Amino acid sequence: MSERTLRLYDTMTRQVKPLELIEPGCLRFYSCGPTVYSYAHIGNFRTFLTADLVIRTAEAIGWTVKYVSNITDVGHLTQDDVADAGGEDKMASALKSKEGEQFNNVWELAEYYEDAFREDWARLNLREPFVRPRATQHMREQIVAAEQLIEQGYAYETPTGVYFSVDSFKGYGKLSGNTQENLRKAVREVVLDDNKKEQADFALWKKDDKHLMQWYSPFGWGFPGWHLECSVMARMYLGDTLDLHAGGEDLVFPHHECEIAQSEALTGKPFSNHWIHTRFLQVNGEKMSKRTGNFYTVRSLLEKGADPLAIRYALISGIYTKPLNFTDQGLSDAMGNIERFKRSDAAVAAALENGGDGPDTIGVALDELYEQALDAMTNDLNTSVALAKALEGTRVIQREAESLSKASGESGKRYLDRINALLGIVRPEREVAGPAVVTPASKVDEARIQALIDERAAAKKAKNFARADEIRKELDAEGIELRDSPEGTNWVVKTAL
RNA sequence: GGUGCCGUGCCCAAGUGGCCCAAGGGGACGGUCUGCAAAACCGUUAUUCGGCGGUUCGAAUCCGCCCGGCACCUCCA
Repeated sequence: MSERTLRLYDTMTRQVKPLELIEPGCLRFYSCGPTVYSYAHIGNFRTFLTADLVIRTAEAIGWTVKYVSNITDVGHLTQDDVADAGGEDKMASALKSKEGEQFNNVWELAEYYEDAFREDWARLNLREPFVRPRATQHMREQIVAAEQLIEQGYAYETPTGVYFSVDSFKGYGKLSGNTQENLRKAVREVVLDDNKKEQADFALWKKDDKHLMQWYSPFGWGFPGWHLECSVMARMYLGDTLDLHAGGEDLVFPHHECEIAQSEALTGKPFSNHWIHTRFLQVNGEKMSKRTGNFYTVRSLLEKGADPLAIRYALISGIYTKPLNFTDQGLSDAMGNIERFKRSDAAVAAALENGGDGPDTIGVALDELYEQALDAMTNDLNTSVALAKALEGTRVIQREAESLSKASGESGKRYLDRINALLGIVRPEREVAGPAVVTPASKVDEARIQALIDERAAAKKAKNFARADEIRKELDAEGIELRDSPEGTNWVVKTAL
């Protein structure tokens, strides 16, 4: 298995190619994180899940992963066509919105949404980065980088800020195809800013002594440009050249293009040897937006009764290089599949506890399926095939669920453990701290349900099936489904999904 | 105008030159099991891959044109 490699589509060369590591066996990986001005939505999480699957697959083939994902808490502006002339910071804008009224200042707002983000992250079984740097904690490094770029002739200062001169870096446009030449041909009307030499020049530092978040620099009070943080933090924690850099498809241009320009101008070395970008998530066939009411966050789905693992499953059910359509039906399908993994997990646990001495009848088949799933993942993260193989394994287990030997139970456990490590869909991996989200399940009266179940059991024993069915029907109307088994009656909260 | 992507069964979605008369999930239908229900398991459900032409011994996969959809071109994951 150490012979395996991880093949991924590279945005720069536009082909699928193996990840080549600078340091054998150690993947240096940077993934752009969220701007914490609101709750992250499920589209954000599709991108973060792509990074998570890279990490899991890399670990499964025996690599260690140095993974860094940042928190953007300053400098990301709302409208960049006028940004360099004075667009508003996303954080400041959020503070003024209705949701922002509960916060005393932008710092509190950032902290609140960062905490919420970390909770959602943990609920979806995403691997933790070894460091999650914040832009605001790396001011010094960003200021130094801007100064160095000026010294080296790649940037210049004006009365409004420090700008990177796109013409000074000949590789500009190599990632996105948006070379200066192509940009000049764009028909789009842009607001000209007399403070810059070229329209495409982007800000490394914005001078602004009225800004809600400002720092002192040799250029005066102000704040750093959005692109600079990633260049600086990636270099600081992972070195001059990364093995892999990831993000959403919208980041190809301008964000990553600008990162490349800054970093390579600064170091004279390639910034990243491989680039992956996750295509956008559509919701019910449309672009997700607050306006059309199809804007889903992790917590809004939990409140509707979704299992966080099902959200994860639905978001990784399609391959990251293609747009994925997230639908209510898809989430509901995912709920059913997650149930299958959980039932298999329970069957295996039962076999380990009470299984007989018979031979292991499923180990060979399960090992084969795991290998196929891993192969699929190493082939450009083919999650659709990997999930198909993973599900086949549950069928192998369920087929013999009533009669699994202890030895089979051990094989089953090993299989589910490995599938969970690879795909993260069998069980929650971490306790989630923080305020509980109110779900349908947290609102039911458990004692009353148990009383009705007991009554029904008595009725069944007395062959009073009419009363037993009545109770089933009554609870069903309240959204509670009863499930009889040899061990007794369980219940689950039915969801509206 | 520039750059890139996609169109596979009722729905979601793999497959990108022969192993494909096309995975897997959902749905539907039939069966086993069950007081009922659920779950589980078994079986059936695309001679066909947006349309038309072409290349090839061979095409869902390559090429051309057309139709339809999407993304980016300084808000966005």
